[in-house]
Amino acid sequence: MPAYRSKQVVVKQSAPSAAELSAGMLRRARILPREFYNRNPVIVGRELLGKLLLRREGRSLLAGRIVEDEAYLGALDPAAHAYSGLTPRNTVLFGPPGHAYVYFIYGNHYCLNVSCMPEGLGEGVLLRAMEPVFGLGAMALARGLELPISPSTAQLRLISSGPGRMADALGITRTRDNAKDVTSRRSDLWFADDGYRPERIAATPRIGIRKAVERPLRFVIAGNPFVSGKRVK
DNA sequence: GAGGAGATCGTCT
DNA sequence: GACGATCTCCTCT
Repeated sequence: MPAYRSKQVVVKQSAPSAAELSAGMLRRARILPREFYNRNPVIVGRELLGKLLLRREGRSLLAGRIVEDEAYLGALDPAAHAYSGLTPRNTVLFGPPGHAYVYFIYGNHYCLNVSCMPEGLGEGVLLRAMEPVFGLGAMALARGLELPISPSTAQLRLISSGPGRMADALGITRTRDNAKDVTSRRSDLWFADDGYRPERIAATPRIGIRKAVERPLRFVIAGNPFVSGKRVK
């Protein structure tokens, strides 16, 4: 597999607003190829920030811009699902890069990861938050929010600021999406590059874990209001 | 605004 | 049977 190189794109200093994005613009955004994911999850996690996560629901399109994620380093990382080795649940993490690993947590929520690195290493990136940019009404409805959704940042945060919220908004479930190839043009779930590059990225400790808590493997677009709130327990 | 606790069920031991 | 890469509601300050 060739090494991933970011293609020449027109770099946008500020993200286009939701009102500026059209379905056509989103469909034209370049789908991230498998070699993008065939790298260390620390690099993949940082470079996924600012990219688009898209979902096709019948004829309509849902989309958000990734603002927060976390790297999980397989056998080297006590906090990772793959740390204890291959199990029926985490099989996708040990498979080829660029596939969705979806798991169910706390009896309530699904979380979306994407597998990284060559097969067999169990590494991946957990998607934690996105800024909703297209299909806001449908995503708010999927989250059980009242319509019409207010355009205020405080209201929009309720759609997809948090891994469980994101999965709900996009209708992601283990049955529907686990093991899905997110690099395929035939997939209804994929990541794409529309040229936007975040100005500043920050690395912090990961959230909600008890092991390897000190490692700065959570990546956020610094100052972005759609990053999920950090809960101190 | 901060913090505690319940909800709820798949996965692993 | 215990635990968990979370969210929401409720109470307290």
